[in-house]
Amino acid sequence: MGVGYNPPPEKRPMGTPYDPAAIEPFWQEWWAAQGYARVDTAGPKDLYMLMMFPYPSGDLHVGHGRNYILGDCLFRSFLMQGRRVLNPMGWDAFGLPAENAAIKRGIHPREWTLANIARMKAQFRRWGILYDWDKEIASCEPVYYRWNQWLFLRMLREGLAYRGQAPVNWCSSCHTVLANEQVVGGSCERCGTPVVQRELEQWFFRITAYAERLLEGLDRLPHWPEKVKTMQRNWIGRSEGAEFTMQIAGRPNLPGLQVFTTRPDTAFGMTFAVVAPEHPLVAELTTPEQRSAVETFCERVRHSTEVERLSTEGSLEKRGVFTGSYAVNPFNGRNVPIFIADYVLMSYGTGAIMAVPGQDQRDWDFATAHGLPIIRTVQPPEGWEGEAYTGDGPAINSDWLDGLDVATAVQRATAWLEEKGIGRRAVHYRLRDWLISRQRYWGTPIPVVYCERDGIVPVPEGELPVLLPTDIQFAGLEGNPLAKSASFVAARCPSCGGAARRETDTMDTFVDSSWYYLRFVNPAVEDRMFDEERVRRWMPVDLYIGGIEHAILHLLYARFIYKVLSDFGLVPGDEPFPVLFNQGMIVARSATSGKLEKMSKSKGNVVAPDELIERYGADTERVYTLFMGPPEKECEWTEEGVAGAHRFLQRVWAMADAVQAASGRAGEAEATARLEVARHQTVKRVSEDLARYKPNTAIAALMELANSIAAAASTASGAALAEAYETLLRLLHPIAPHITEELWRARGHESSILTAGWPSYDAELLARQSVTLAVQVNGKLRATVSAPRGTSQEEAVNLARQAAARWLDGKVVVKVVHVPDRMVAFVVRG
RNA sequence: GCCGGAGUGGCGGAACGGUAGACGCACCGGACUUAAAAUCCGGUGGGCUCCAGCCCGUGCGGGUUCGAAUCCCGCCUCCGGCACCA
Repeated sequence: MGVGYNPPPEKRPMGTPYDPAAIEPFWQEWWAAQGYARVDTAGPKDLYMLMMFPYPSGDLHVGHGRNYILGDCLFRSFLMQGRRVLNPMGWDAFGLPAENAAIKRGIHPREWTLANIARMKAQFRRWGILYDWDKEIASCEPVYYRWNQWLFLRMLREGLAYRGQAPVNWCSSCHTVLANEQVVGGSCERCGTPVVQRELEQWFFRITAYAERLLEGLDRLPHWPEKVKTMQRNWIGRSEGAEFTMQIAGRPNLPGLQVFTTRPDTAFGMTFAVVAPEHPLVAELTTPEQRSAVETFCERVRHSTEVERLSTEGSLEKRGVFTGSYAVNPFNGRNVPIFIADYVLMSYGTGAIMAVPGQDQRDWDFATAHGLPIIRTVQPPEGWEGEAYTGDGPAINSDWLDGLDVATAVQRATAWLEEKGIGRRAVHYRLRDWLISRQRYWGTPIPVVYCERDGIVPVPEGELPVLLPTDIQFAGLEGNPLAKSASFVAARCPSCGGAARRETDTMDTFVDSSWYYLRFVNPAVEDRMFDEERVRRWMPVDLYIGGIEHAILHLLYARFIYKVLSDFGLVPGDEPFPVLFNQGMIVARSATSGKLEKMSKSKGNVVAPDELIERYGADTERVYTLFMGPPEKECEWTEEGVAGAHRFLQRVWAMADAVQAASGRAGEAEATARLEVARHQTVKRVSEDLARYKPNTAIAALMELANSIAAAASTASGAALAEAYETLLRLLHPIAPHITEELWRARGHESSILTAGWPSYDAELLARQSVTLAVQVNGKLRATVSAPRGTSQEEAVNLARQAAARWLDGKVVVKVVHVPDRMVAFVVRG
């Protein structure tokens, strides 16, 4: 026994009621004192499991519990199976809410964050969740964020971080720019404010350089949900095609217009070309007669929001204007008018397209709206009544491509462009570089200074970390408080020693979470980003559990940074999380809409764990959370369900007395044997169900065992009852840890049930049991017969013949199917 | 529009192509109780019949198979993601 061991009463008096409040805190303290979750990462690796580290918002509801309860259930079962498991927890501690709280209530973000961490830690403990707290990390600590800065500098050196001018997403409510991934439907992911485009100079990570590898890596992740992989594939958005340059008619001095298309086969059908309003050639292409129309149009586009620009009305109208210039289609030498239209985006491809209305609906719409000709270059199928035709078919109106199918024509056209030296095969991605600058205080300072003489100068590694200043006033402030801290902004140029201005932007907090899992193996390490030697042994994470909301954001960034670190030679392999499990949301009926929705205060459907634990205990919450449905599915929280879970635990509790009372009884042989079989079967089922992440069916099996024990309480032998009951307790422990510890102790065991080992089952005993065979006649179930497992076909068919005699008499049996130990099927005629 | 996922009793949900509805909730009946709650025991897909049985049932329509909730084709509905990406 460890230090501080404080034993519970040796034996509960008979009939003691189940009072979770009286037992749960004791065990929580005891587990912590015993350090069951502690693992020495200096030793060899066995298993590394991880739940996505949370943002310490402070408010936890039962919906949040799902992730952690599932993780703890698996963790405890691993421990009982004798595995050495690294199961750490930390805090994604930088972020906007802390700063907003500071502005609103005058508390420093750090204080607010640390208080929330303390609250959440206490909540985990009340849930009976075990972590190796020796490994705890918080991303807001200099010892952590210093390495964000180090990573940034290293990436800057390798050309993977850069400062660039680009139209970026600006949220006027959060007063900061956002990454593309943080804009949902044209609005800020966090606050819902419509995002506006601003042309700003910002810091980027060159994630696009890894687009192909991020895509390819997905194929090597068989244990990721298909859904997440699909979402990432769509987000990266690879498209293959060709790029080529068109001369501008009568303007030999101009560089030519470069376009990207996935359908070079349709080039003979080009009837116009389109450039984006932001295209650098716009001014050159615009003829004097068209100047005022073009300027008016571009001005209008500049002032429209993302939402307006992408609105459906726009897509019907196809807003655009003629430049006055013509491009020469290299395929047939014809001149086509060049338009400016807002349906072409500067940020994709070359910002210019060849328009083929016959094969592209957007071009069709534009052509129709502007009275431009339409030439089909792929023969649509007979009876085609649609507009643009995008399917396969023989090429027409295309000179030397005529008659070829699309794939072949694409090949041929691309080859032709390459031969002529006017174009080449090209791949473009939808993925944009990751904008990491944020104009906020509570994040990692970007470690550069701006010097009048030397320009952008990185802070030398030896001067890291660039610390967040603490003397900051938040109240009544708008914008980035760092920019208003004179002492922070004033810096010396590391290069020339002259006066310089410090960068005041901080990093997107997704930088923090893209590598935190590497730090857990040795969180104290100070002179390196992480302990490479241990990381080499403990990575990858064998099981990563978290919500689907991070399908793109966190999981894409983390994969990217891991590949970068892999290229730096710092981590093994190139995928950090080979196994991913996404738990579903817990929803509840909203008080305002009446619909099932995610729990939130504004919807009045939040169930607070504290009240629930007070009333029923943490074990009840755990049982219900794990029982309500398969963990990957969305499930509805209901009060009745909670009561049912509690009833089950109460039954298990009350059963202790009956089992005790039967001690020493010889019992009836048949009832005893039946109970034994039930016990072995349950061990098998629960072990298998937990292994495939199905605690819901594992609990169903445990309920059945409890029912079997209750049914045999006055008939089976005392020894068999005790064995069955203790097995029930051990199998139930990962699900309901407190009650099982208490009952285990009450049965006289001195050490924790966590150390009692995982029960095993006798496969041979189960194999000896008789099975029920279904008897079908012409596919309909007509009888069942009981037979020993492994009964021969001949014998099984004989038994089945007798049982189904009624349906076989006077008929001719044409065919007999026998599935061993399952069923016999007769096919009859007449 | 494109890409995923899902449609099973009154409800949450179980079912390697082989007894559909495990387990739980809710409901009904019974026991205990002066009574109620709690607890315990039993019942519970629909229909026809009745104590044996029969028919119909997994969103809809087809198909494969001795046999389909499960596999294939075509629809419908819901949920999620992406959406003028050339």
